[in-house]
Amino acid sequence: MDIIERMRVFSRVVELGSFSAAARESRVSQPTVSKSIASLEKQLGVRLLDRSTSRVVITGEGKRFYERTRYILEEYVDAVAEARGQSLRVSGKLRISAPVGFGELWLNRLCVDFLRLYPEAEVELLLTDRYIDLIEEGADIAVRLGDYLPPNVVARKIATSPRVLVASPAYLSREGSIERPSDLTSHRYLRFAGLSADPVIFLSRDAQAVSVVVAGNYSVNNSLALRQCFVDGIGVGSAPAWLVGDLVDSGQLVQLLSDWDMPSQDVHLVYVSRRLQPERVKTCISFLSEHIKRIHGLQISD
Amino acid sequence: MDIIERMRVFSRVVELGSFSAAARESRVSQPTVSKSIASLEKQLGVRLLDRSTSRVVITGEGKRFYERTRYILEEYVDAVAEARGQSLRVSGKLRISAPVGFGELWLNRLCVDFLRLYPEAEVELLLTDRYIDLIEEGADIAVRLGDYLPPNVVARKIATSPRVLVASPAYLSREGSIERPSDLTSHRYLRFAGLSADPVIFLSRDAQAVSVVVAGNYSVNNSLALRQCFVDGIGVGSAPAWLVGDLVDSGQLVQLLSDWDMPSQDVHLVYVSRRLQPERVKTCISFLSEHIKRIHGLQISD
DNA sequence: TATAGCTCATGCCAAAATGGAATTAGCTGG
DNA sequence: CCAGCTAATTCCATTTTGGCATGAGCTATA
Repeated sequence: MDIIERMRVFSRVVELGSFSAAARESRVSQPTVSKSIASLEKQLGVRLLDRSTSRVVITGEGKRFYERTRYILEEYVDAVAEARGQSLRVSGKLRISAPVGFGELWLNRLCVDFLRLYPEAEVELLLTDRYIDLIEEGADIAVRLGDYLPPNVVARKIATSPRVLVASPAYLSREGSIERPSDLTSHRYLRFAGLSADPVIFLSRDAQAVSVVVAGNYSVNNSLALRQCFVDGIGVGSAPAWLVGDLVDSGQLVQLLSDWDMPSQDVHLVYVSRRLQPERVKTCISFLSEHIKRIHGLQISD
Repeated sequence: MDIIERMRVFSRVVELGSFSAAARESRVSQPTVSKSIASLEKQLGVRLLDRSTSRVVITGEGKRFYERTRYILEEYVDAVAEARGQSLRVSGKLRISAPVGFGELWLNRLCVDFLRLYPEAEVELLLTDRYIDLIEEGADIAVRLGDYLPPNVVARKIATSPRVLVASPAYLSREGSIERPSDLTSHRYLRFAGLSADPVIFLSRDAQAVSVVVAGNYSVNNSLALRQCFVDGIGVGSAPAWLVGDLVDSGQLVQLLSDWDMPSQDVHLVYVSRRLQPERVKTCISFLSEHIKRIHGLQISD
């Protein structure tokens, strides 16, 4: 068995946690798998898997080697596909990471559009608001909102989303309208949970800048839930235009203090720079950066 | 022969331009090489090399496959080395690209220092002022000065170099001293060739900003040559502090209008983001970013 | 606690592949 | 036009490969 083949089998063993399962899947006998792993270990001089007849546990070295192995296999598949002239067809798996709310509201449908355009592709959309996950987790592309960008990756700014103050018409007629920044202090201010707990918002107009201390007793770490709260007239609050822009347009929400600006939020496409980016990743990056610009409420950047 | 082995042989054939040379080098017979290539081509369904008995020419597909092949082989070597526990020793080749002048004056000795620290490493320092070359050429790390950064790579700002106006004492006593920005207009202004041909320089002091039109009949696209011109009293001019800072300190040059500032130049370390950066690249990046900060005339950033 | 059912390792053997020597065939430059 | 390269091909001994049968060990269940 080829080294490449052995590495493939090894990675399947790691993923399935079993020699025989990997053997069945790869349509070889179990002893063959056994010998493959043994030969890999012999070549490396390191034990990759601790196996105690009925349990397979990966060792530290094994885990590390598995990471690299997966990467090499991907590269190899790409190289072969390209040489065969199959890479023009955008095929293969594509892992995209994005914030939950942005994903639910926009990226989800964009991915579907992408797949309609490139049916041979395979997309795995991973929605999470965690900050640590970034590209190291194995994603090919990530959408990031705001300033805190992961280090050691390429970040391409593709748009800016203004932040707007909104409330529902019902809420306003019930609780009173908001004409000046200082009016905000006496309202119930809804916020996204988990970010700065600082109850201060900043507004600017021309050379004028004010900060207002706001108060509220509800926050939620889910954008769509926050959006729903605004619609339901629970309170007033700020949100990026991509989250509430359509509601303002349809009249379900009212934009407040529209002559004032709030700090806006940048939209970045983040990805690993590879010398030889697979075709599907290149295509997807340009597709997304093109289409995200068209999202309602975003201002085109560049 | 292994696929990995076949790929290695293929890459050697490409590099040496000959089946038999690659065979000799790899200590296998020429027919073996012949068969390896044939089998690769059969597997890929593509002709990689056009061979007419006494000449080997690489095809377009072959070239592309060679690129990927080299990359995969590197990854493979790294993976094996790491599994063997040899990657802690920072070994393997490291290609570093930098502007000519900066390289001659600083990076060269930094690389030597790096090698003293990690004798198993192998460094290839590529000095060029071309703008196109970037990382795609196969460099692992590049030093970039100024704002124009290549796209699709990680750029880490590690320092800022103030730009200073200088001239030699001899020049000044001969041609007259410079007390105000406007004095510059009547002097011979030396400049780096190839950049903006615009004969205007910008100076600022507190909230004050002035632009001065300067004149001169000599420019050179080599930093060290420019540096020498200043020392030789050929004229006055501006240069980043890393280029002339030591000369100002030693009194060979005089800094002019030191209460005015010029637009400074950022120093970036540029590299490809890889999910699994080889140890030597990681180590070198942190070594360089640490030591470049110490270069005379640079201001620490971050 | 005994046993059934799973796990992975090993020895053996037939079949397949590999790789080298010798040879053939084809350019190329003096 | 021939000497001296080049790569392709054929053939064969050798090695490698991978499956089968088997053995040994863990685990869960009755």
